Amino acid sequence: MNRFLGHVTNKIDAKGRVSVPAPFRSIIQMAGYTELYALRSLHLPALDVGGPELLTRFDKHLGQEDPFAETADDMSFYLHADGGFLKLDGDGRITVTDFIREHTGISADVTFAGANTHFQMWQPDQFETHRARVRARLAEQRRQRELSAPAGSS
Amino acid sequence: MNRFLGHVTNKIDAKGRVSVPAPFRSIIQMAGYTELYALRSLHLPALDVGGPELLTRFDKHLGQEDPFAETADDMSFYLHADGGFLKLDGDGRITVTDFIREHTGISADVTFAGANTHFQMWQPDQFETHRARVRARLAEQRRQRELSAPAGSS
DNA sequence: AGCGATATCATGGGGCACTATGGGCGTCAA
DNA sequence: TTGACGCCCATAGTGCCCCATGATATCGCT
Repeated sequence: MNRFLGHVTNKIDAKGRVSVPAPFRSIIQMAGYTELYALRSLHLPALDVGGPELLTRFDKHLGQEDPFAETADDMSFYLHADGGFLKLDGDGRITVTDFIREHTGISADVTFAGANTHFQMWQPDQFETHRARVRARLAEQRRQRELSAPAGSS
Repeated sequence: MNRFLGHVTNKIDAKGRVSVPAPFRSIIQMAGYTELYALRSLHLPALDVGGPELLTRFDKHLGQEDPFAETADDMSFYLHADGGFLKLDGDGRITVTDFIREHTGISADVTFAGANTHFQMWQPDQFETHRARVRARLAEQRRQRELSAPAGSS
């Protein structure tokens, strides 16, 4: 398995550390990384986390934009100033810094959620709320589609 | 890790010194520099700081931006006249000169922000303002893109 | 199939090293 | 002398490395 899948909630210990779920870790380690790149999601109170190549991927994307447009500057600032590395300790844990807490509202527990090529870190309640909202949206969309199409599908 | 990434805010002490974040320092040392070149950012109340090669890079960059030789000369003048060196002391600190304070509004604290190949120095509030504005702009752009494309989100 | 041995994982905690910060003191120049 | 600046040391807090524990899953042998 080489994709980030499913979600788990882990505790933050007294020293402010939290274990990255083993399945997620193994994906990272398989690629040979000991560091994680984390980015504060634009539209969600969550962090997008992946191997350092996640940053490279974004960077490449940036390179395709017009380097003199304001957007390119914004993107660069966002990627580099509003992102950071998370170091995995020997036991596969990361320390939950203020950088993480501020954006996510995380305090005592962390929900790790798979997102295919990377994963996300959430405050558990926020995650649950978001999950419910996404389900509702998808159901609504499905309903819309059924209204505009003749019944009898699937 | 060989890129400037993330942001930290450090205090200026009674003698007007401030610690350059250790991760940033290690990148600089790895490149073999003991001096930093600081440049007043054109569009932002911030300083762009990096090794001496930063000057060359900016020079080239700005030269390409505008075909008019006159502008290129202006840029070159600007780079050399409005830039300065920052010396790292034995403990990895730099003294915050008026050259820095005037352009940035820095007085008691400094926010160091990574920018991939170099880093920036900001007055904390200004940094936060800029960060929020950039996020807003990018979020708006993303929203625009979604309007013209089929739905589907993470 | 039963059941103990083994591995894996999340969590806890000790302790050292490093970092940010504070401050002393000598030097050099105005 | 006074003040700016270099170099040095002190210290509190944090981060990081290492090992311990218990719970759960896996394996292997009878």
